[in-house]
Amino acid sequence: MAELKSLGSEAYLALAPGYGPSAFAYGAVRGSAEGPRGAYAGAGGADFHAGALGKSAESSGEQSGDEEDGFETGVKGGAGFEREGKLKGGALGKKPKEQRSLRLSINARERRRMHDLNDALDGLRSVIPYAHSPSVRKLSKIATLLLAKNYILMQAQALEEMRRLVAYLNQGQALSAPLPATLNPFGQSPVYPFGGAAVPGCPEKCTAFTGAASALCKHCNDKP
DNA sequence: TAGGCCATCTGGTCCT
DNA sequence: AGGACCAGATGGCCTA
Repeated sequence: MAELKSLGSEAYLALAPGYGPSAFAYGAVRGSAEGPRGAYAGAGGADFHAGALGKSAESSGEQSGDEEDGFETGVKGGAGFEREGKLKGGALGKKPKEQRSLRLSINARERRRMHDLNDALDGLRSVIPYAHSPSVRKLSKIATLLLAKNYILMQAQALEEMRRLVAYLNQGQALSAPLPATLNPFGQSPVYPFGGAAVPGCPEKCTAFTGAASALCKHCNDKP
């Protein structure tokens, strides 16, 4: 996680409005004396705490077989029950066994599909950096997606920054050349290693190596 | 108790 | 026709 701090994780942390703070709140430690703790809010935002697997994770895959659908058993989620009232008058309630078993198989398929989706989300959670601690609630689905998106953007920025640093170290090798599209798929704006501030001693220092304004110095680049 | 998140069921639509 | 995908509806669980 050190790299996250060094790179500045604003973009990574900036979840969409409504999901940032709420996602933080959702990261509260359950039953902990530490009190509410932001899932991503700690240590200037670079300290990621994730959650313990909630009941949802456990319920995934615990479901009954295809023949024991919620419609029959009322397992999890009352849609089957509630709709049973509706359906009794028409749809499934009086449907022949054949259509009923068809409905059950469709339900099972949909359940499987959602489980696959959740597995994929778990896989995503496992590769985005946040604390995978049993004491903290896991990321919600929406927070996972937003966090992953920002993480990807941040990695793209880091890549460009590294490239520019390498060019800088090689002194004057295509410092101002734009990234090839293949290396900059996200169209990110330039990243300055000096954090957007003028290089101390700019412009003398900037021109010391290359004899021209440095592409690494925002101050130089901002000049008309 | 309200709100957030989730799993599930369901019907509709599109694709193969 | 069957499967995948989607969105709406519903109820359960958990936390503040």
